[in-house]
Amino acid sequence: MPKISDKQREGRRRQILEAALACFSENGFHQTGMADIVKRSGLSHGAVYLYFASKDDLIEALADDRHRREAVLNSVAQGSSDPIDGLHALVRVYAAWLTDPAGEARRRVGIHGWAEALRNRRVRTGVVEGIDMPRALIVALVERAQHDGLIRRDLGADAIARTLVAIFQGFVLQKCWGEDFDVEACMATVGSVIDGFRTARPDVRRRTRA
Amino acid sequence: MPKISDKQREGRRRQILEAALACFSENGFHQTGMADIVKRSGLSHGAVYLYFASKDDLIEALADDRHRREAVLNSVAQGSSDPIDGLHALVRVYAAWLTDPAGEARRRVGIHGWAEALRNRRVRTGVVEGIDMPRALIVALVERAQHDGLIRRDLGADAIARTLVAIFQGFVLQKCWGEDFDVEACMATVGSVIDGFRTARPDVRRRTRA
Amino acid sequence: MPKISDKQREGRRRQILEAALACFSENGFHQTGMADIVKRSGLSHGAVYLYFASKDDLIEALADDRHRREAVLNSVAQGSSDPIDGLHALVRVYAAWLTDPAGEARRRVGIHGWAEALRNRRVRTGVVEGIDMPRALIVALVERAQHDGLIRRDLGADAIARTLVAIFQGFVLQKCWGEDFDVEACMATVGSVIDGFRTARPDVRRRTRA
Amino acid sequence: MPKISDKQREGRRRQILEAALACFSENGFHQTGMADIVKRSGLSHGAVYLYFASKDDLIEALADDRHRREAVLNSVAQGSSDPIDGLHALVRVYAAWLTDPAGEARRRVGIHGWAEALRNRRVRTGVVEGIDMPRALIVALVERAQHDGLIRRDLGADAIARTLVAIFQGFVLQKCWGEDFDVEACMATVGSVIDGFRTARPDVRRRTRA
DNA sequence: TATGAATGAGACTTCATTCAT
DNA sequence: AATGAATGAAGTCTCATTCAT
Repeated sequence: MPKISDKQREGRRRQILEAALACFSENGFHQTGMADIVKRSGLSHGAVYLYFASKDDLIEALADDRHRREAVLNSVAQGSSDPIDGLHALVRVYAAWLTDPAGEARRRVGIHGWAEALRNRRVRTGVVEGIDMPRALIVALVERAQHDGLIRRDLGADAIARTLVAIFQGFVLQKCWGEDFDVEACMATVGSVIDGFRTARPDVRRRTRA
Repeated sequence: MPKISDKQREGRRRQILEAALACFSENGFHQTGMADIVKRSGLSHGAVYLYFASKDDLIEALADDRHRREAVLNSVAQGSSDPIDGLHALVRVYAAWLTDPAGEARRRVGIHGWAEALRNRRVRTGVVEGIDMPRALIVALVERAQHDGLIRRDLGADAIARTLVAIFQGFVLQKCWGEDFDVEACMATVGSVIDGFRTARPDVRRRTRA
Repeated sequence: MPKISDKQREGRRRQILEAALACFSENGFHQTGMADIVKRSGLSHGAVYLYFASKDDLIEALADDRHRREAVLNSVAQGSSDPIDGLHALVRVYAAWLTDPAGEARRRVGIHGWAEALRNRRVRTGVVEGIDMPRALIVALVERAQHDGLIRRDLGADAIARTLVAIFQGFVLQKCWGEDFDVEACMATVGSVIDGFRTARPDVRRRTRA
Repeated sequence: MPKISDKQREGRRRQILEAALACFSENGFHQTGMADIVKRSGLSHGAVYLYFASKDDLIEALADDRHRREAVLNSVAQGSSDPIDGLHALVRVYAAWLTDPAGEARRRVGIHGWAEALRNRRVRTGVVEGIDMPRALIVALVERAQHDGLIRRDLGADAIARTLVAIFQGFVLQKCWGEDFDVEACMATVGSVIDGFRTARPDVRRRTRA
């Protein structure tokens, strides 16, 4: 087989990454053997190592999948002019991601990545960067809102951002463990949390998330 | 075979658990070898297996971290009569737990446990139960507050509880990864979130977090 | 099995080293698998790694077996007062070592070590040190002889030593390859080489190798 | 499939052999991968296998180093009429070969071949034949010298030949390992060794090494 | 009770060789 | 003739657990 096209190469990579994603999602990084991934990918041991230098390489490639996050944020970047609407939009986007059944494996692998981030610097960097992205977006929105007098100024924009991010992290955990996580209700609560950050004005309540 | 006293027995157990906690905290469950724990505990392989049937046994004993729940709940059991004060008290207790440097290892192991919970039913049960306890407490407080007209009735008590729990889960993650997690500011935000759940009344702002 | 005695420990080590010696002798370092050594030693994989950290460790332990050399030299250290007799004694000792059928494996492994020394610094150090020992002895003898006027002063003592050492290295090679290496005849020649280094005196011939 | 000329074919072969020589010289036969050779040769895996059936084929082609023998023998073929002069000439030729920096890789690969000869019959045959050639030449010279009364008759011609060959084998080893091998001094010693084989005559000293 | 040497299945990875293109 | 992606057996090494002492 002579030189493969970039497209084919990328296809193989994806094939392996998908197999790894499925395996890691089910058993975690360290309880998954390369043999599992090899079998699931339908390729041979050697072929897998042709595309990824090591199991760690595979872990890092998956733990830090920036792609998803970028996609998510891009869909919000074109957001509404009102910063608070922007926050609500962000919540909707994440809610959709949280609900998507196809993303279950990714969410589970994400959690494994959170643990792995504690002892693997490369993974941690990826994870933290992945979280800094939405955090920065939220900070920007909040600061704009504060500047416009829409959000209380006695709360740090960064703390608000971290809190919102934390909520989603916790939701991912609860959703992945539990069978009875009511996404709808929780999202309504998050909307209310956002509105709770507003400055106290008579017209506040009118805006409460549709 | 001189039988040892229950007290000694319990001491040995703790000795092993502490060693395991330290190891797991540093390297995760599956990257820690029994040999590491044995060495750190100062005992022998045989001795460790005398107290714990297997490595999984050890993992389960630690992942399901009864300590935190009990400490937290005990501290709040003496709760104030006002349910919203109760919520704020809960936040303070968690904030203290989150800040305690001695609890760092426990927090880290907790995160590893969250990942492990995805594939180990026993661990998951422990983790979920550990979370259901404060959640139930919050639900009770919120329902009482809603009954008293202090908290909006259009939000589910369970969703509120899950949201508050999620916030703390996310904070644990962010604190354990990051060097620049500002606990104070974030706690202020959580207080504000709780107040945001209040019914809209002119006197709301007065109550904001002690 | 509680703590093993030093004697037993040493026995196990020897057991493994002997198995390794046999395997390496037959197939060389890199064509011998740990499985071969494990099987031949009668122990388990794990047990072998309990005594040697790695295959390289094993290679180094064998490639540089200083013991043998020391033993050889000790038997000559108590040598005759006449330095030239000392050289002849050395030749006899090496001749005996070269002939000893029990040493065949060692000689073969030695040759593998010579090749390995080209790319493994640790092995090289061991090999070179092992050769420096007899070389230094020869240099000492030759210098004494030169001082006493028994050996020509126009030849470097070091060059003479290297030449004699080289002869033995070459003999080991030829003996291990060939089926028709006549040790006796070659040793007689070496004796004559030594005598050839003498100063030209009428009585020279009388001394020729007992 | 455009057939290529024999010239091109031979060029390719040499290209591969040179790459292999460099690799083997650095890392030995078994620590060198085909991939190393392929990369160094600038060709592809397939191409290499078009010229050599296997890695062993390559090893055999190099271990059995015909070059040296031929070069050496050709240089001496024009030998002087005096057999002892012939021996000295031989020494000079080998000394030159030993000193030639361009031959370093060949010498190193030669040593690897000596080890390989212990377990690979084909390689052994090549190596032994390679040594038998100069040995036979020396035997012929010595026998002629003995017949002419120039060399002592109590020493076997074959033993003398083996001894001289051994010296050079040892020198190759010592040179390849060491940084401080004094070729000049050692060669002087070899010359003296040859002269030491002479029959005892008053004029011996006059002849010492041209 | 306690020890720690021993086990052996299984982990990750490499690499000589092939063959579709 | 030439390519290089793919194969898969085999390599080295680890580690949870056991059991003779």
